[in-house]
Amino acid sequence: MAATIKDVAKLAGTSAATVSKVMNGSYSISRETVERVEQAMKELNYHPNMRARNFARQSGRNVIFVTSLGKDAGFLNPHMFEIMSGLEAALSEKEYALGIKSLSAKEACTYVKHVIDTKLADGLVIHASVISRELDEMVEEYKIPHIVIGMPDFPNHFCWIDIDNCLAGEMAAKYLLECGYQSLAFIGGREEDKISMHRLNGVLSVLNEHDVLIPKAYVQQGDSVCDSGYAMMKEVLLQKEQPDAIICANNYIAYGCVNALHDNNIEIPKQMGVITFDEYPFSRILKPMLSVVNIDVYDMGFQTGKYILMKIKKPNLHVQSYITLPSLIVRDSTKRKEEPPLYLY
Amino acid sequence: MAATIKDVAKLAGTSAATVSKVMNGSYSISRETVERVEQAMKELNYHPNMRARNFARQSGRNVIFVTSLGKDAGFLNPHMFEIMSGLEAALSEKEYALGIKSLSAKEACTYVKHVIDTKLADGLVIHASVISRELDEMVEEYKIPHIVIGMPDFPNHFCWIDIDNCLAGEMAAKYLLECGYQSLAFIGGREEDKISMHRLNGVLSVLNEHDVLIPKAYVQQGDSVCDSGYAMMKEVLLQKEQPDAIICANNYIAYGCVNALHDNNIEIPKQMGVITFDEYPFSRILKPMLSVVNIDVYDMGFQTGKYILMKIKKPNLHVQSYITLPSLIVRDSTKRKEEPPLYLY
DNA sequence: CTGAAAGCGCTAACAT
DNA sequence: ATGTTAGCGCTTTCAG
Repeated sequence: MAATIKDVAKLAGTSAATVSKVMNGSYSISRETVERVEQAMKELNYHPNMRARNFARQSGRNVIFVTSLGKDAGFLNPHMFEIMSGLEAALSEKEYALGIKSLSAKEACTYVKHVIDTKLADGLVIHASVISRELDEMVEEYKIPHIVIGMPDFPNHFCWIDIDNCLAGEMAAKYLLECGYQSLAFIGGREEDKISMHRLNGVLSVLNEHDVLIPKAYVQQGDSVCDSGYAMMKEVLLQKEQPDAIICANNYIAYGCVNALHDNNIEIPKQMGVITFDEYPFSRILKPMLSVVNIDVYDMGFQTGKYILMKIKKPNLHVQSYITLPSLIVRDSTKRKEEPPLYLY
Repeated sequence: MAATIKDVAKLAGTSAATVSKVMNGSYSISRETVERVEQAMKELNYHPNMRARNFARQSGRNVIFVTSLGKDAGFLNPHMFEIMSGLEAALSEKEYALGIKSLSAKEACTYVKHVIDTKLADGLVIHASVISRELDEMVEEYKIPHIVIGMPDFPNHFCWIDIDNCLAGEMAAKYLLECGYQSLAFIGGREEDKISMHRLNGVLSVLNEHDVLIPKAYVQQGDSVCDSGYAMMKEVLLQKEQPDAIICANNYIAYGCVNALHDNNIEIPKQMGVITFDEYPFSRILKPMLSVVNIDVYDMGFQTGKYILMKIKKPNLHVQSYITLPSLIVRDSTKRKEEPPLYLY
């Protein structure tokens, strides 16, 4: 049987309480006893039993990340795991453990309450893919310590954080204008694709601000796949007047877009500038390598970790905000002038 | 304060022990009392405290997945997360929780022991990227319930499971021969790239078996990136005699290979068959879509979950094996004959 | 079929 | 600065 706190106390000629204090770094213990206790621990090869400790402390020092995984999740949604990695790092720093639970939105509601009721974890990080109005009510009613990753698309009480995709759109547009491109087109996802829409909004707001007109046909909407990007780009090229730069809502569309430009012998970046969002999976693989407005999802996860720890400490805290700033990465697809401007955001 | 087992007992007019038995489905409780107890639980909105339960039972019903994450892990290594998803699913089925811990190989050694000493978890799943000889010794000495994902490349006592990449190589080669291709080349990673080497070995064994000769220049080794794939393919094309089919060790190399073939106006699959391994990230995006020998990493994770649960129950169990079979997915890059054979493995 | 009682190993309030 | 004591909430033997 493994040694317990009592064994240590006995060997050190002291009480269990004192041993506990030593372990928890209490100041009111004399130098000597600390040494005696530590010596005893070493001799007995003592290790505190976390299950007992968690029980006594009424805290497990852990948080659970609730999301919807399933087959191919790793391939289809690497961002999720990037977030998870960041989250783990932040929690680890404060010696909190990270648990993972995969669920549907329907199941999530019951599960989240279960976690709190049964003290399975001190707090929850919930991916927006599993939230619902019901969950919102529950979380509100039972004051469940949580952070939602991703802005909910309905009125809610959640604490949530997200990336500012609108700002990312602004940055892309602003940068292209700075490069000297004069007429921009946007090829992106459909109305339901919130991320694409936010990026588009950012783009439009900049164009508006700079009094750059954008013909209807310069805003294309389609699926987020290569073929659709190809088709949308073709459509833009069909217009009488053509833009001199393209903003692609994501990497898949950008891939199709670049193919279409190649097939039409349009030179990037000279005849047409191309920019997209995110690094993944093609931006550095395509020829030319694509300039992007990148989003640091790892950092988003890290920040989330910080926040959930704060929430666990101070349950009243309320956040609803965009926390991670996009950043511009200039590559070869946007160098219009010989010397591209060193515009840093 | 939340209701405890005592409150339930009092309300149900029985003892805590009985309530406990009801919760744990003991057979020796009368129908009546069960109902009374359940009624009381409902009235009091009772939920068992897992921290107390874990403590009393001396088991946490959880396992920790130890691996090395860090920034861009989600993008660079989606397989890891695919495994994780499968693992979570298997554990979840048996109401076990999954924890995640990111560490370097150096830290892993200390950590793994710590987990067991302090009862942080019942078992560990360890990714091969963080194993070491030291860890092997430790795990052996302290009989730590574990499964390593990935075959260690040194003599060891670990319980490990892996994919059979050699078999995958065999399948690729066999299939190409079945298609009617007669001369195969392999472009892959360097000596250090074990996965590539295993695949190559599989290929060679089949060629050997079928008395197909393979010139030295038909086996190229380079980095696992697109450019290298391109260069290796070029090299092969430089030969006097050319193969009529190519096996690419992975998707990145395949991407470069396909580009090289395009640039040389070599038609796939007519003039040159192309096959690679894994679905990710390009196999379905390239033109033509690539035939692949796919590896179900999700399933590997799932199996791992099964095994670690068995190990927790029966610590003596020892596994060292390849558990997940590769499967052939036929697409457009290998249809040499009009009617390709329906060869199923 | 049920209940009393003795833990599980650690923490924390309160004395001293 | 240290020890005493009383839990934390559930499980599990064992006696009835």
